[in-house]
Amino acid sequence: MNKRQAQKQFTREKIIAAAKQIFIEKGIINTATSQIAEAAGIAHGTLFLHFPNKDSLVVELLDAELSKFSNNIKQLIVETADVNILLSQYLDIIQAEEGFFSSLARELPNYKDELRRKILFRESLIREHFHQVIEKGIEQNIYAQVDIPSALTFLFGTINYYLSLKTSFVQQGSVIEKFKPSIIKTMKDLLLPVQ
Amino acid sequence: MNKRQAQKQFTREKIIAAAKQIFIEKGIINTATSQIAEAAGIAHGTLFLHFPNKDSLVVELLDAELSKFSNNIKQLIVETADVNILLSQYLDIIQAEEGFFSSLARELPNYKDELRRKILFRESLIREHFHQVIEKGIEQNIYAQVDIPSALTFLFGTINYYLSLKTSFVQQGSVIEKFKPSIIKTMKDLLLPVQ
DNA sequence: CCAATTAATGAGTATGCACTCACCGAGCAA
DNA sequence: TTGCTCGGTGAGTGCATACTCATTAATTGG
Repeated sequence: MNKRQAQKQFTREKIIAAAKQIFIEKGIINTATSQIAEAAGIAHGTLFLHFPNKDSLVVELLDAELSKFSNNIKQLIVETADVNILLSQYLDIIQAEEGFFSSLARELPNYKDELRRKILFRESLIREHFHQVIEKGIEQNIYAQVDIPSALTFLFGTINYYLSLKTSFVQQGSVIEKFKPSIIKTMKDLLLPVQ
Repeated sequence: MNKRQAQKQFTREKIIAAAKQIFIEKGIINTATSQIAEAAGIAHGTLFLHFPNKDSLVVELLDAELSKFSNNIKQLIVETADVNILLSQYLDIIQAEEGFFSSLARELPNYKDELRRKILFRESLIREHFHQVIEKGIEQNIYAQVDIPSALTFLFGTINYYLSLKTSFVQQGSVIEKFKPSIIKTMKDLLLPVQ
């Protein structure tokens, strides 16, 4: 890679980093492209050499975040046998990525149709992971009592609702929760399709 | 009231009715004042004879809705002794007013500070009613298992979270839920102050 | 070393929006 | 009837913002 290409890549990364931070702080709708450019230390016009429009910057950022996120989860699922530990660590990972995702989820209903559709399609990726975690839980027939981080209530509204449909019982002094059998089918149906 | 005054009042009501409907359909942020005027069948400029700006139209509409809502709840609390019935009917009333409130709640994080502050201040009205319902529940020491309508998850995010911290037990064949005692104080603290 | 390439610049354009104001005409008081 | 009042009108203004493009300057290949 020659000097020009390296410089171009560097600029692109500055834009993405700046965009992510400002989007988390102020939301996407309330962030002007000129502000992103300023924060990245480049001219306003430069931003549009790297991204054809604001929406594509959002989508690209989302894809990058999802890719990191997805790799972490995949590894976790392969490595962790115990569902209690798996679910707990799974939620830790979600929480770590919380900022940008929840900023997206918060504003999602206000986006134009086109952008909203793109984001919702990608949300199904997250559902798929969650489904794998549930699969393991069903095999082992037990779930630990875990709070879905409240910031994810919106993104995972449906999941959260179904998580509340648990039966609970006490085992060795601590409360253990188990999904009602009738719920499991519905939950899987809900998590998988969409696209 | 002479013909002129009557006409003015009529126009004002047309604006409010049109605004409410469009806000519910498309959200407040994505509705232009010119669209409200068009839906109300008046000139764009006329809207600003009745309301100094868009925000004040939103706030006025919110106050009107809250006032209706609040009167209904007050009456319900006075008339209904049984908490199970009270809570259930309380949620029915909320659900009936759901459209405009949830459109507000959905967009709230994206509003400018000034408008957001005004709306949050008014949300405390709703909290106060909810607190009275909880008070009655604490006296009677029992809550029916009730789903907070999912559309209200956002507006009542905190409340919803605390509602999940219940102990449950089976009585006469049906599940009865009771708040954990340690939660009740926290919940009361959370619901009352804010302003 | 020179000409071609290309990343970067930032003033400029197009658009959409909240809000204004000079003007109009129906209703009212005399 | 007459002149005034005032609600209504809609083209116009100012502003914010996404996006463009003629120009500049650094880098490259020959």
